[in-house]
This record gives sequence, structure tokens and C-alpha cells, in this order.
Amino acid sequence: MPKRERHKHAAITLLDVARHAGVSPMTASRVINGNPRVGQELRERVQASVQALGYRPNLAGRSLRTAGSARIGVLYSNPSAAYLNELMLGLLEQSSLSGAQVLVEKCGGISSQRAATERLLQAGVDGVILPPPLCDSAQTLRELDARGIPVIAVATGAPLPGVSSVRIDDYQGARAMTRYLLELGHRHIGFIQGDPEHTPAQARRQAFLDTMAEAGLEVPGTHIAVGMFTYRSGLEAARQLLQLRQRPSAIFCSNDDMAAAAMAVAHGMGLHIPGQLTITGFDDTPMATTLWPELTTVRQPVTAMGKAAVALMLEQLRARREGRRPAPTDQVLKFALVKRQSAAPPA
Amino acid sequence: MPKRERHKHAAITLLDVARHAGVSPMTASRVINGNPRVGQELRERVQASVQALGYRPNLAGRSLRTAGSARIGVLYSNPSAAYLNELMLGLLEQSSLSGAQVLVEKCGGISSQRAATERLLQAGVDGVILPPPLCDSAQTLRELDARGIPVIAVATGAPLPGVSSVRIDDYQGARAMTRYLLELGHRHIGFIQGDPEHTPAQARRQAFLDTMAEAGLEVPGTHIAVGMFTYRSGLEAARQLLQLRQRPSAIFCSNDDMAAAAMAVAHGMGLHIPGQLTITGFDDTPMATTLWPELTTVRQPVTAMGKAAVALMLEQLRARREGRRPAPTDQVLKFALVKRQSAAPPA
DNA sequence: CTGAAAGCGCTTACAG
DNA sequence: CTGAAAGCGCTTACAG
Repeated sequence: MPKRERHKHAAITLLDVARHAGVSPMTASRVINGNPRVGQELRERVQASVQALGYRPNLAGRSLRTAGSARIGVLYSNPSAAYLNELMLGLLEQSSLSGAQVLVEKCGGISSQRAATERLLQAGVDGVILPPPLCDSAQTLRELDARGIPVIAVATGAPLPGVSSVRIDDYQGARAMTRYLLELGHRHIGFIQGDPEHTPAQARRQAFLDTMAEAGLEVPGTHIAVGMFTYRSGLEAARQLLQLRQRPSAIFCSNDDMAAAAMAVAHGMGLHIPGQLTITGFDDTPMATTLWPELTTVRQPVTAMGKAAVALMLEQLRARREGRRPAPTDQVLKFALVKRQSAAPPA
Repeated sequence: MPKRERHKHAAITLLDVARHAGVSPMTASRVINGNPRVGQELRERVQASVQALGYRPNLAGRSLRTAGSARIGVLYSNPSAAYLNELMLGLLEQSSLSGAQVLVEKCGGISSQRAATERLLQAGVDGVILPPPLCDSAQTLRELDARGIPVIAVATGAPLPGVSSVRIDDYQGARAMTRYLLELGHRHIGFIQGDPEHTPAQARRQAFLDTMAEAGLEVPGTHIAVGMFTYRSGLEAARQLLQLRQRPSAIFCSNDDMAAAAMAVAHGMGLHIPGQLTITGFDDTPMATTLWPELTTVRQPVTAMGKAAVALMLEQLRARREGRRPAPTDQVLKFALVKRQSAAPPA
């Protein structure tokens, strides 16, 4: 086959594998997809052929039949660039793996939510993924539900009944961080909270207060500063906390951006971190490892959450196609307390 | 058709459009792909139908025939998380649009480059995209070339002859920034350079020196500090520059991470930015708008570069398939000088 | 300029 | 447990 010769790296196809193993394409397909209804011997022969030929499935071919042209809309409104970036990475990676198509729409205010939703529906999306803060927008959720479009809320702090979600347990995450600070010996801990309208901010704050209370520690109102999750708001909040007569020995910030700001303020005041002041964050964005000292924070696996959201959506669409009614799923991924250099016992 | 009724949002297919317009699927396809060999009237009818039905092509179907299962390898070694993130976004977006498949391999040292390359070839990739710093690795380039695998170098500072690349003009970018600082009235400008082994670092440095020389300004050796593109190295370099007897009134940092570090150091010394000190960066990463004051920097369109790299690769693969010998292309995207709040005239 | 036929690689029913 | 047939949505030759 001279035509094949020309491009030396023509990809191996399922047919090649089947021939090499001496089975039908169907059997090869079953083995590759982990279908258990295949005899031991054939299974092994196919697996060996896959190895030998270095076979990798062609996703276009697969998706044409399977996830079959599933279209997933992403409606976002105003998250941080870094966050959306990481999320999209997971979304695109998984959809490219599963052969689904991703359509992205941005919307500004509430008014344009309607228009953006319309555009997505017009394009024939089968389901919609909602990153924060839209994941908590009752209006958007209602509208999509009315059209019969399945929705996955990503990173909500309080999943609504009937809505599927992919998230971490913000409450437990903030609890773990608070406990860690207590274990280090801190007693006067300041807290910078995030946008009060966002459910994750609420959960993190509540966890902090509860955990302190359980340890028998009272948190004076002055030790809670309200930020908006932005660096700039973090500057203001940190100044507030660090100018107190009795300065806290540690500041727990509701996200990394505000922690970075707190660090800048502390450095500006000549405070050594973590020698004189412990600062911790939440999210583990790329910024956390850029800073010096590197930030102790709670890792939120954003990319993995993006992948999970697509996988979950595909699963639900498949269920619908088969006539089942998929139950709303609340998928909670694991957070991790990442100990770096910005936290230490109090002086 | 009861089956169709069940999922209300079944996507419109090319066949639907063709029927709606009363033409053959082929004609519809031609119109959608901008093929000029279609009569005016049919063209308009098809376009109207596309609008009316809200048709969006199914990429899986298309790619199966066209970009036809093209596989693009990405071999990366050690860039910053934020950079890789942004680049991958473009890579995945474009490949998902074109229906190409992306396979990613990470390699550590030089030794593992061979192994990683092997793995990609084994998987049947048709071409390889090389982000920095691998884009400048003569060894990797040679190896892939020997196998007849086309390569696209991304963001190299000095494209090698015979190698296709997608990049910005680092020299002109750094030149524009230097000119801007001169226009603001700065004469004593410090420079923090990046990893001396990286070609973009070299180009940026040379542009700074040349532009200063053209303005008749001598740059004392003490005004050049060597960093490694990392935040941490930026701290050290900034301290060095700010402790000079005659402190520069502006510091031009070779990337945003080091600029963020310089800001932290300056704030630590109680210097007001930009009132007492101007600081500028390069790249325009998400960090640039997180900081306060927001960073004046040179925007490198990383996501667009990722898209362009995939598009270029697909074009070259197509040329090969058709028997042509694609000439090496050096695609230079536009940078932009982004003026924010960290730069101002000297006091 | 327009269209009928075939096929990209894979998997879903349908048989045995 | 295994396989022959058909088709997902699109586009590439091949005709006219």
C-alpha cells in the first residue's frame, strides 16, 4: 500500500489491532473498553496486540457513535482569570478525551444571563456547566431546568436540592486549616473572608468560627475582615487586621489572592513570615507557589473538577438517552491541606 | 419520529440544513466551509437555513474525514504552571475545534527527553509542539527531524533555521517597553534579566541595552541583575538593585513573576509604586492584574499562540498528506504594551 | 456549479 | 462469549 507508506506514522486503527490479534473488530473494541464479556484468552491476545502496535483509539471515530456529538455549554460570568483558566483546562481535556464538544458563553449582568442562555440553547447544547459564581444563581438554574436542560454546578459551597454538582467540601477544608493553625499553637487568629454573597465564602467562614468555638476560643469581631476574594480587597482587609492593637499571630485568608495581598502588607510593615506572622490561603492557585515564602493553603483540584464535571454530564446525558431519569449527583472531590513555608508556630 | 422527540435538543445535522434549504448535503457542506464554487442563490438559501435552524457542525464527524485523526504531541519540560496552563488552553481549544487529538508528555532532564519522545512516537503522533524551554533544545529538534516528524517551536526567542515557530518578537517587545520608560522620563533604569540560557531572556536583554544605547544612555553593569525567571530569584535581584547607592528610578523585569517579587521588595522598603519607583514586567500573566498596583507589562498572547501552533501544525500535516513539502514558517504574533498603574514618571 | 457514492474509525444493536 | 452488519456526521474524490 504505497499510500500508507508515504506518511510513516499513520496511526494504528482498531482494525489493525483486530487483525494482529486474529479477532473481529468488535472483540477488540470490547477489550479496549473493558467490557467483561470476553474470554480470557482473546482478551490477552488483544491486549498484547494493543501493546505491540502502540494502539491509541481515535476519539473522533468513537465519539461519533458514543458520547455521540454531545454538546456541553459553559456559562461563566466573572471568575478570576486564573481560576477559569484552570477549570477550562479540565473541561477541555476531558471533553477532548470523550469526544464531546464544548461551547463557551460569557455573560455580564443578570440581564445578559438570559441572552447567553438563549445562545447556548440555540446552538443545541445538551447540558450546561456552571462555574462559580453562576453555580449559585437560582435564576439561571430555574431557567435551564424549565427547558429540560441538565445542569452541573461547579464549586458551589451549598449545592441546591435537585441540582447536580462537583465541588470540594469547603466547610471541612476551612476546618482542617483552622485546626492546623490551632495545632501550631496559634490562639489569636485573624480571618479574611471572601465575597459574602458567594456560598463557598460563607462555608469557609462558618467552619472557621465553629472550629475556634470548639477549641473554646472566642473570635472578637475585629478579627474578621471582609474581602471580596480580590487581591486589592485583601490589601485593605490585611491592613485592618495588622493595625489592631493586639495583632493576630496568624491570618487565615479565604483565598490565595487575598493571602498574597496580606503577605505584601506584612512585608511592607517589616514583618517576617512566618517568623512573626503566619499567613495561609485557600485554593492553591499557581500563585501559591510563586510567592515567597510559598503559601500554606488548601488545595482545590480545579482541573480535576472540570474533568469530573464533563464526565458527570456525559453520564447523565447518556442516562437520559437511554430513557432513565438520572438522579442529581453531588460529587465531592478531596481537598488537601498543603503545608508550605508561610505557616509556623507563633513567636 | 418518536425517538427524536424524546431528547428535545437533538443537534441539527448537516442533512437537516440541506433538506431545509432543498439542496444536497454536499452543497450545504461547501457553503459552510466557505468553498467559493457555489452559486449565489444556493449559497444564500443554505446560509438562511443555517441561521434558522441554529446549525453547528459536529466536529467529530468532520474530523473523521478531514484533520482526520491528526495527533499532535506536546512535549514539555519545566515551564511555570501558569504559562503551561494558558498555553494548553489554546492548544486544547483549537484542537477541539479542529478535531485533532492532543497527547501530552512531560520530561525531566535531557536523558528523559529521549524516552518521552519515544512514547509520543509510539502513540503515533503526526507532529510535535515544543513549548519553552524545549523549543530551543537542539537535541530534541534533531531527533524529531531525523524521524521525519514536523515540529513547531513555541515562544522561542531565536527560531532555528528549518524549524517552524510561533512566537512574539521578544526583541521588539522589550524595545517598546524600554522606550516607554524613556518617554516617561526615566534615565536610571535597572534591568532584571531572565535565565541566561533561554533565548527570550537573551533577546529581551539585548533589546534593553540597544535601546538605552541609542538614547545615548550608558547602563552601568550594576544596573543589570541576573534572575532565573522565578519569583524567588526576582527577590534577590530586586534587593541587589534597590540597595545600590544610586537607586534606579525604574526597574524593567524580564517577566511578571520577577516583577511581582520586585514589588514585594519595594513595598518592604516602604517605597511607593509608582510614586517613588516604577516597576514593569513582561508576559502579562494573570498575576499582572492580581497585583496592586496592577502591573504595566508586555502582553504575550499565550493562548492565541497555542491555538496558532495547532492550526499551523494541521496546515503542515495537510500539506504533507497532499505530497507537498511545507516550508518552515515563522509565525510572529503581535505583542502589546499594556499600560497599567505600576509605571509613572520619575519623582 | 451541483450531486450520488463511498468511507473516515468506531460502537450499537442484532444475531448466534 | 463472539461476530457481521449498519450507521454516527461529515467530506473526499469522482462524475456530470
